[in-house]
Amino acid sequence: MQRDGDRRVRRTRALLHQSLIELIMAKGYTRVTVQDILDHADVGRSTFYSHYNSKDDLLVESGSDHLRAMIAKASASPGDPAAADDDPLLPALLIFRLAGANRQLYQSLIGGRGSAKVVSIAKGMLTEVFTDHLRRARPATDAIELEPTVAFLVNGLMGLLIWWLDTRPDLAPEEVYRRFVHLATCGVLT
Amino acid sequence: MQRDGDRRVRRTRALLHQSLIELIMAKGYTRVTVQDILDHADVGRSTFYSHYNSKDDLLVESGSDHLRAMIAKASASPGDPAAADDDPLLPALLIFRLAGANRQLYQSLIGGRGSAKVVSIAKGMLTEVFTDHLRRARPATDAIELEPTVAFLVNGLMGLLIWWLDTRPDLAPEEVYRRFVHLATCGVLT
DNA sequence: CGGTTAGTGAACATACTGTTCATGATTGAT
DNA sequence: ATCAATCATGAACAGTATGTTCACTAACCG
Repeated sequence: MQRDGDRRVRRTRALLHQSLIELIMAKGYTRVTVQDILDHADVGRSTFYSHYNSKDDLLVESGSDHLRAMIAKASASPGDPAAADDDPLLPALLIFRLAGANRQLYQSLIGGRGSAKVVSIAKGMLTEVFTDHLRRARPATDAIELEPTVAFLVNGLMGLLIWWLDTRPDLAPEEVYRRFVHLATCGVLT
Repeated sequence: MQRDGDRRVRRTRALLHQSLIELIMAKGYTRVTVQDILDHADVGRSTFYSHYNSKDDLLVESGSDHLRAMIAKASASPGDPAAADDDPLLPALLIFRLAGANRQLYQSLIGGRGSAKVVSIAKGMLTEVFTDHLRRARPATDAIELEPTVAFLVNGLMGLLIWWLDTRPDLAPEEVYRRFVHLATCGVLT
C-alpha cells in the first residue's frame, strides 16, 4: 500500500511525534521545549521547522491524528452496555475511555502537570464534536441556543475529566461517565 | 490613617499593578511581557523582581485584591430581584455582573485574546467560592460528591462566561445568569 | 538628622525561538 | 542503474525574554 509522501518525511514526523509524547509524559507539556524534542528525536533544528511552526503545531497535528484513529476504532463498536447508541452525550463516554486507557499521557496533558493551553486546544476539538453530535441528535434545537449549551457542557466535561485524572484515577471511566450524564442532564443540585 | 509599609513600596506596587491592567486591555495578557510592564511603569528591572517573581505573580496578587474589594462591595447589597438571597448559585450572578461591568478587561483576561493560564487561576478562585457556598447552602451533601460537582459547575460557568464575552457581549449579565441557572439545574437537554 | 530601606540602571548569564544556507544524503520515478 | 527532485543536516545568526547581581543614589521613617 502506497502511503503518501516521502519515506524520510514519514520517518521524521513519526520521530518528532513519538518524542513529543514521551517528553510530555516525562516532564509535562508546558516544560517541554522545541530544543528538548530536537535532542530527544535527534533531528536537526531546521528539519523541525520545515515540518511544523511550533510545539503547539506539532501537538495539534499529532493529537488530531491520534484522536481520529481512536474515534474510528471506538465508533466501530456499537451496542455498548454502558450507554444507549443514541445517547446524545455518547462522545463523552469515548473521551473518558480514551483518557482512562492513557491516563499518564492525558494527566500530563490536561491535568495539574499539564498546560492550560492544551486544555483550550482540547476544548476546541470537543466543541466541534458535541456541536455536530447534538445537532444531529436533536435537530429541533435552536442553533442560537446550541452554542452556549455546548460551551457549558464541554467545559463541565473538561472540569470533571481533570478532577478525575488529578484526584481520583481509581474510578472507572464508566463511573465517571455516569456522573457526567447525571450532572449534565439532572443538574448539579440533585 | 497609617497604611502599612513604606510609601515607596506602595507607589511602586500601585504603578506595576496599574500598568499591568492597562497593558492587558491593550494587548491581552499573554502578549504582555515583564519588559512591557517595566517600560510602561517606568520602573527598574531589579525593582520589579524585588517585589514579584513573575508576571503571573503580579497578576495573582493584583487580582486577589481586586476580587476581594469587588466581593465586599457586592455582597453588601441583599434583596436582589434577579435572584433569591438563598440561591445556591448566587455567586455566579456576582461573577457575571463583575465581568459585565469590566467587559474589556475580563475579555482580555479570559476571552480569546486572554490566557488559558489566567483561566485556570480564575477557576481556582471560583472553586473555593462555590465549595464554601454549596457546603453552606446544602450541608447534607456528601463531601465526596461535592468535589466533582463543583469541578463541573465551575468549568461550565467559565465556559459560558467566555462564550458570553467573546461572542455575545450584548447580553445582560442577568440574562446570562438565567441561562447558567437553567443549564446547571435543569440540565443541558431541556 | 541619620540609619535603614528601596529604587536605579547597566551589565551579565542563560535559555529558547525561528531563520538561513551551503552541503550531502535519500528517495521515487524513469 | 541513473538522475533530478526532494529532504535532512548542522552550524551560525539575530532576536527576544528572563532572572540575577551590584555598586550607587534617593527617599523614607522615627
